Amino acid sequence: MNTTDATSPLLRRRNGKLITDARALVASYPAVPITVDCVIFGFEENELKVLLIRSDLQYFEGKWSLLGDIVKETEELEEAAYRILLQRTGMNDVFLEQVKAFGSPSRHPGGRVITIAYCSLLNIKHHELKIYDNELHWHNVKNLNDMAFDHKEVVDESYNWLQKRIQEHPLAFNLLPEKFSLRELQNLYEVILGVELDRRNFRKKFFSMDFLIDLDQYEENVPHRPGKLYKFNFEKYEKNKKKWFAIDF
Amino acid sequence: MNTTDATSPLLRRRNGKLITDARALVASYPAVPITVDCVIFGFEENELKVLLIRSDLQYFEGKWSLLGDIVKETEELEEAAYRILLQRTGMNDVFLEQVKAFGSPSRHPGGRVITIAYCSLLNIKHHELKIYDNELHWHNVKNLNDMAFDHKEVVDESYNWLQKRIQEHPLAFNLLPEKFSLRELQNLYEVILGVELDRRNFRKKFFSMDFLIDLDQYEENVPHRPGKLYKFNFEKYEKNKKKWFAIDF
DNA sequence: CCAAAAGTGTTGCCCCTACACCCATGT
DNA sequence: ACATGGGTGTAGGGGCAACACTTTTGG
Repeated sequence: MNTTDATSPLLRRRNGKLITDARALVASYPAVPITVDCVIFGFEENELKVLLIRSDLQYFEGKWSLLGDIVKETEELEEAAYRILLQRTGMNDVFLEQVKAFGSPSRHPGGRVITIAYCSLLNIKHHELKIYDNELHWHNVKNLNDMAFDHKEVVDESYNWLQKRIQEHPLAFNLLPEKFSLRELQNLYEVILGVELDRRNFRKKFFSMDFLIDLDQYEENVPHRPGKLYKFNFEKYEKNKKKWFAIDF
Repeated sequence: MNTTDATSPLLRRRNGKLITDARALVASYPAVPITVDCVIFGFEENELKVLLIRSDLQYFEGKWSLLGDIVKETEELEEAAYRILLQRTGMNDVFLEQVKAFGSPSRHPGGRVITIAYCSLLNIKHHELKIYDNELHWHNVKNLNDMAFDHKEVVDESYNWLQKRIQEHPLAFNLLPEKFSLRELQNLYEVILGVELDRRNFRKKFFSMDFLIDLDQYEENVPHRPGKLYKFNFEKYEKNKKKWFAIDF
């Protein structure tokens, strides 16, 4: 089978000739608007929440949308994501990582727009929202439907991504206050993973990892015996990161 | 998106106006050419290899480049990746998965081009290359340098991605012939992960997973006792996929 | 004193690791 | 016969799961 396709500039051999005018080549390419969408997760009242606004588009009237924006011409993708976070939450020191690119030709009613989804984790309490335009607020991840664009799919993939990542890396601490009780930590894992965990085993697990700093402080204003407060030792973790290996499927 | 008005009252709808002309909105956005780059891995002579061509650009004269192409206007991203694979290898039934988007404004000398990297795994022997334009051939992953664009970074990230994935999912079988010996399987894991594994434990591990079908056939033309041949039971694996859970970092 | 959640140990099991010898084939 | 890799079993240890009672605080 001859699969040569003379119309593909990058695949076609130029009879031994190299392309000298790279700028003209790129200018000849079809171009598409690129956005970044932020899936901003928070944890509050024992629920995993995601930050959404009402869509601006009449086409999606009443539907919820992720926070996103066009990537500026001279901007790194990640830079664009940080910009969106800063504009909406006033924060620039939050966890952020790329999840996936979504590029279905029909995902935007105004024509093709490709978006790169970023996942961000932050502590709702410590980051009061600055701007409430378009009914910006937190939604329980479990109760999402009727979202604009393909944003339901984006959230679902980001949630799957998160479930996997928090088992391999200490991301979960980004969702908690600096000082937290073991109960809060366990609730977080239980809610995100959708499982129930044994309290004693959970404690043993985390204490044996030895990345929790005992603050010798206790919860206050709780209607029961107060729990001890801890913080996560990021420095120690960074030094001792294990290179894990285990074939398991 | 106007996000500068920090004094907005709670839950205010932005001027109450919805955008009616989505097409005009999208047309007003800056646009960027989008490519897909395929990191095609193969396994041969006990080496993990990646399929590369010489760059067409004079700017990168002599440097090696991934196989990539512009995403066509009505094409899914994944569809573009499959098209590239088909053009170059004649194959359309290969493993393919998105790895990451790369969008640094300066990654292409001709102006901004954003690329989505896809990772593909195939068996070199069973897929003879059809087109050798631009010196298309297989390179040992260990000996890459001086690649065009940011392709070294793309390959590195894809390789990290692969190392992680083959420990969680049976991807490795895509790199082997349908019938393989346990030694070949072990070599593959050892090379990709860069570790040495105990032969007995490796066998126990895979036999206990019970996803290998014993073909009652043996290697031929080997200068030693021939090993048994197996194939992977994809159907059984799909049915029994485990939902793994283990906090571990 | 009651409610509610904190805190704490032990046991069994399974899986992983480490390790050495004989077997089948080609030359 | 020899060289080469194929094939096999066992013992010990570590980590995970299962499991119940006492303690501390607030109301």
